[in-house]
Amino acid sequence: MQDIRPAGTARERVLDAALALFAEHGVNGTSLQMIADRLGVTKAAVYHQFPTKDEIVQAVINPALDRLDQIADEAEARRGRGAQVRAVLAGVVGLVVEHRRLSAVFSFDPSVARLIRREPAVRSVERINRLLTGPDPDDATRVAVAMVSGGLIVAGIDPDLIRLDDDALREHLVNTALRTLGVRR
Amino acid sequence: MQDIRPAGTARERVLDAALALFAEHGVNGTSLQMIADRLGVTKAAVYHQFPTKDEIVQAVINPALDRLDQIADEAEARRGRGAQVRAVLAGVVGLVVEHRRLSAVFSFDPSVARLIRREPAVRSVERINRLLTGPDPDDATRVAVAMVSGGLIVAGIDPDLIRLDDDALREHLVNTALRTLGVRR
DNA sequence: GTCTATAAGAAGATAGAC
DNA sequence: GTCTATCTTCTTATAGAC
Repeated sequence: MQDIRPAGTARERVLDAALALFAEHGVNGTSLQMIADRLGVTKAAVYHQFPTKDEIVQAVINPALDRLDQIADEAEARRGRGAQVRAVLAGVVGLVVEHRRLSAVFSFDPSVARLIRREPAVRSVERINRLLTGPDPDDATRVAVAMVSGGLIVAGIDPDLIRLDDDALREHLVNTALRTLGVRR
Repeated sequence: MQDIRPAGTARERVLDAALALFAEHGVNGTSLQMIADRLGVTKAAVYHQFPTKDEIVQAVINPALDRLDQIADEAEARRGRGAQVRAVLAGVVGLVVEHRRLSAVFSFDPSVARLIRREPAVRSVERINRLLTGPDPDDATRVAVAMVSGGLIVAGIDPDLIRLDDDALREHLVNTALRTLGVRR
């Protein structure tokens, strides 16, 4: 996840390099050669860690998907819609801020979308969405939730916001999201 | 912009096919072969209309960028921040709803971003942003505007929202954006 | 875990006929 | 405006040595 060659197993180094390159060039714009070059090894060395490029993509996005499930688990354990919404927002904002410029370009990547469409991955996203809308939401609520989800993901890459430190960005994002959703702070 | 082979000049047919494919597969995931296949012609026929793939991308996004400038022009002609914000939102929401599922995947495409980074294209986006934040905005405002911009773009592809008709979606988006920005309706 | 070497195909792009 | 044919480069992926 960092720019300078990080320590860790060879597998982890591949994932770190891939994540950075995917975020900048997109999955389709990132070749195995680029990943290998960034690590100072050959393509074959990368293929030793992962049988296909798709499996690299999968391994890169899996931790984020797992986090979404954890967030949903914790939120569902809360009592009351306000508390659940707050728990989801805290979790998602934490995830987004942690990744900053990575999340947005990546979230809308067609190749990532392709992998997420099948699998329980969709379920994780739907759970989060459902926790924010509540049961049987009206159209205005659906729109507000969609804007919050999208807005949070995109906020990390906004050039106007990169100078904000993580704590400040987290607080503003949560407050703005609550206002958008019409939940009292 | 439609799925069935549209009429028009050969150039327009190329742009229509390219837009649809770019939105689904991303720019990098769309080859000239795919564009040609969709039109039932060869790659060479496509190259007769555009010297490079980049110029196709450019031609596809230019109308949207022009619209942003028009929107900024009209908004700047208004008196008072509330009126300017409302004018920008009406314009941007109109643009987004008009394109629906196209805008989001496309807006965050690394190849599109590369083309937009240079050129007066950045200026158009910055003008819109500036009209929404107002002069010398605080951090909370910057975050709110970033979330609105991102949220609006993403809203078009949300599966929860596709069944909404254009009029309803437009109204909800404007209202939600105004609430997020803390502007009275 | 990493290497060299290579296959097999698709990419962007060009030349020139019709 | 569209075609066939071709070039070059890059792609994912494999085989097998160290």
